[in-house]
Amino acid sequence: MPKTSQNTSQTTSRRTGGRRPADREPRQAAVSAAPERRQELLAVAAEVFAAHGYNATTVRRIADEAGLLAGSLYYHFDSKESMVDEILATFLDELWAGYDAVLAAGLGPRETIEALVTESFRQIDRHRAAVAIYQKESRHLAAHPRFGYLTESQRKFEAAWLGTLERGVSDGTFRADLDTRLIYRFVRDTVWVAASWYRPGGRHSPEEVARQYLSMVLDGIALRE
Amino acid sequence: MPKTSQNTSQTTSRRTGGRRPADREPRQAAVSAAPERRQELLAVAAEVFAAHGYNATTVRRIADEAGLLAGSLYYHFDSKESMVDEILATFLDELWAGYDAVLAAGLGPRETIEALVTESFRQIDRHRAAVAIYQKESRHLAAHPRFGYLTESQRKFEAAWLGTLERGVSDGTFRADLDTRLIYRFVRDTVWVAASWYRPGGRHSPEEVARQYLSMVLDGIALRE
Amino acid sequence: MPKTSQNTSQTTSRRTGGRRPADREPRQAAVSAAPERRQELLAVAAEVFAAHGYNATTVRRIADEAGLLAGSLYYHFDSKESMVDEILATFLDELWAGYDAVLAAGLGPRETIEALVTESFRQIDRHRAAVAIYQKESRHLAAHPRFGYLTESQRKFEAAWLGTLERGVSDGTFRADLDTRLIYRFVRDTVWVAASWYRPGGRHSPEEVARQYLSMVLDGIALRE
Amino acid sequence: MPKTSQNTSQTTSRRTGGRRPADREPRQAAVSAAPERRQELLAVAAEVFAAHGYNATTVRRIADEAGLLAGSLYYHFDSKESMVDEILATFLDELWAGYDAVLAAGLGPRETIEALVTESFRQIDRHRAAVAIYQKESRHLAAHPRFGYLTESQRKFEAAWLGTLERGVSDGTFRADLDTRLIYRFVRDTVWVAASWYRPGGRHSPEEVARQYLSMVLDGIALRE
DNA sequence: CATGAATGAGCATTCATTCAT
DNA sequence: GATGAATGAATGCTCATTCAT
Repeated sequence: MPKTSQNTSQTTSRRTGGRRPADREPRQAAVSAAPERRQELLAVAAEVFAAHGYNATTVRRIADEAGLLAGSLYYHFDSKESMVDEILATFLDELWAGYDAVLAAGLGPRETIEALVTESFRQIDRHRAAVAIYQKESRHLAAHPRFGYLTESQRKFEAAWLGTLERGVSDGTFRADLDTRLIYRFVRDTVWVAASWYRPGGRHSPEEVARQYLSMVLDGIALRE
Repeated sequence: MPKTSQNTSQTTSRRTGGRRPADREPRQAAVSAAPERRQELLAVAAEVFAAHGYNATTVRRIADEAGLLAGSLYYHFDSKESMVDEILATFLDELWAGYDAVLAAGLGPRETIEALVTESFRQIDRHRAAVAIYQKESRHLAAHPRFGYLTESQRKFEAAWLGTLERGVSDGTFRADLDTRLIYRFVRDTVWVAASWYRPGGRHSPEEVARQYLSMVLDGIALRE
Repeated sequence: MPKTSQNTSQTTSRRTGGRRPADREPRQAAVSAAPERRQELLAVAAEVFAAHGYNATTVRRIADEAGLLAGSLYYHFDSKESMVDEILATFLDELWAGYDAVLAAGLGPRETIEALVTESFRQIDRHRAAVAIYQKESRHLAAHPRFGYLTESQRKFEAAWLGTLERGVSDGTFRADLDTRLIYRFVRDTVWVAASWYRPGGRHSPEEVARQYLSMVLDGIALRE
Repeated sequence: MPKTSQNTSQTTSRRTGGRRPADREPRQAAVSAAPERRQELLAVAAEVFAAHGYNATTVRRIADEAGLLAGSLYYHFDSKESMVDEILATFLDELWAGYDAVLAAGLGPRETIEALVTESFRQIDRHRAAVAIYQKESRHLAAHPRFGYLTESQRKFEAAWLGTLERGVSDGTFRADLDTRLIYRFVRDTVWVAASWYRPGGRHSPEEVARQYLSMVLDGIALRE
């Protein structure tokens, strides 16, 4: 789950050079013309994309769900593609804001992993739909140059997690008898697939889910005698 | 990953009443008109479905890859749908043959889990494409009545795993301080998502991957002092 | 290039009964709400229509070029159609003012042709965009009853030119060994297509271009010995 | 009216590297699968394009006129664009086959012009629709890289005609008192616009029209005393 | 068994136009 | 006078499927 620049946190200026925002919306809108509508529509779109998949989601369906006609969506967005784009980019921006804070905190490997997992579940809680989309679609979206930032994020993501795990193996925090890449995939998948069943407002808070997941991941499910 | 009847193991007569096989192909006509061709085509289809997703896969693409024209596929199969159907059904049949054997062996909770996980990785090894398809598409395919057996299999799957886990919690094999459903999801996802990155013939054999996964799942990744 | 009534020269009251002007704008309301703005917008529209064709020109494009939003154009004009209408009508009015003056002057065939050609190049110079639009679009616009005046103008145009040519053939001014209709088309096309490459302010003044064209048309390009 | 390679005369191997033909049609068709249908459809398309303009022509319209459904056209062609492409390219290929033969014949300036004009009217006779399309659409089609060959052809066309004219001015065949570019445009337009009114099988054969046009162009329409 | 050609329903997108503010 | 948001009809194109040969 990558991003282009990790230090900046503005919502749109990174990736593709921030050229899109100038295209349509804020013509001379200094005070801004109504970004809420855009957000509403994106929220609806994200939900539908997550439920049915990007390809299987028709623009009509999104429009229906949002209460307008299909064509009207094109007043707000350039294309169906640019909707997922904005959904994913917004999510990744926020994710990396959190991750970067964690990584900059100078914690030990175990604490870093704990913080990353907790942050991940918080993101799943806030951006469930976006995470689900990311899980299902990022692979083939990444094929388009427009979504290059997905690959970029993936790279950074792997570096952060794998690096922390290796650091932990070196200093004796984590077991050395396992293939580190296997551990990485295990932890990564374990955390993110949760988006497919997690429902915000359910039995457990994201922090609680994180706590139990961490407990399983770190200490296993077998009882120690 | 469920099936309708676990005791029978014939390749096609179970599920949804076994009505489909009568549709087109010459049943299992003694000598038969080349059932290998059918399998070849299904293998190609499975690969393409796995790589691009069911919806995104065009019948033409499958045909291209198989070296014939799109229309010609309809000599062998009723529809695109019936292709996934057969792919998934075949996979689930084999999966449940294995699972049922394990479940019938009367092992303890830990050994049962170990055997199930190992069997799962063997299936991933043999049916990588089918497993990947199952992961990505089963949710929305299950909406059609034709794929009722997917839901059915899911139910059986959950019963088997969750039952074993609960048995293990009761008898002190597994930790009691965790939400059992959370453990279930954790183990389930952990195992099956592997299909998304596992490549047969890679660094580790399925048994080796299973061993390491089991080790992580059971004992965690943290070093015990 | 015809018009309905050649004797009147007011800017809008002829054609299709002059019903449109009453539609929206404050007629020619004494002080009026800035008719210059209207002209500005029409000039922009004409330019865009000429450059990209009527159909291919979107209302948005015109608006962009004029610095307002697409919808805002509808304060000034009823429709895209009424923009071309006004552009073409204005041009034809002026063209016929010139032509009618020439035709009323009682010149001989050769002098009439010379004057018509010169007048035509003057119009191309003044209304380049309108002429280009007329060339490209009049055929299919004429299908709509609203643009009946185009057909009407065509008829008058042919009558004027063909009549003059025939008069010249009769009195020995022009060659008699050629199909008169062929001569007509030759002269007509020759003159008007110039709008597609002529750029006001270029190497030659319209009068100079007219002079050379006339020289070619009347005496040919071959050197006489 | 240009072409990429003037020496070869095969119908499709030049331009865009000849990659398109491999795309769809001749799969393994050695003997060829049915190029007649393709030609029929192209003829219909050309007619409609010529009558209503490329943009204004809907794929539905072409299909209607050809007696099939819009989608079915896509079995034969990649896109609406590739239809015009093929129409124009075929025409230009044939045009240049003729032009090149003329230019290679080593005739004097006057005879060359005569031959080019005659050849042009023959092309107008054979490819009326294509010529009309070329006249109306080449300017904006040439914007797409795919239609680069249009610009290329234009360049060659100008070189051939302008060169011949200049040769004629030098050797005293043509008048020296006129702007050569003006002569060029005059002749060029004069000839090609004829496509907008010429109807094959009409009063005059192409050769007869050519003869009269040449007579006007070379010697003018004024009677010499 | 396979091809070639066609169908028809559906999809993303465009665009002239409307209208409340 | 102009904006922002929406409409609705149309457009180019895709695709699973059919079927005569």
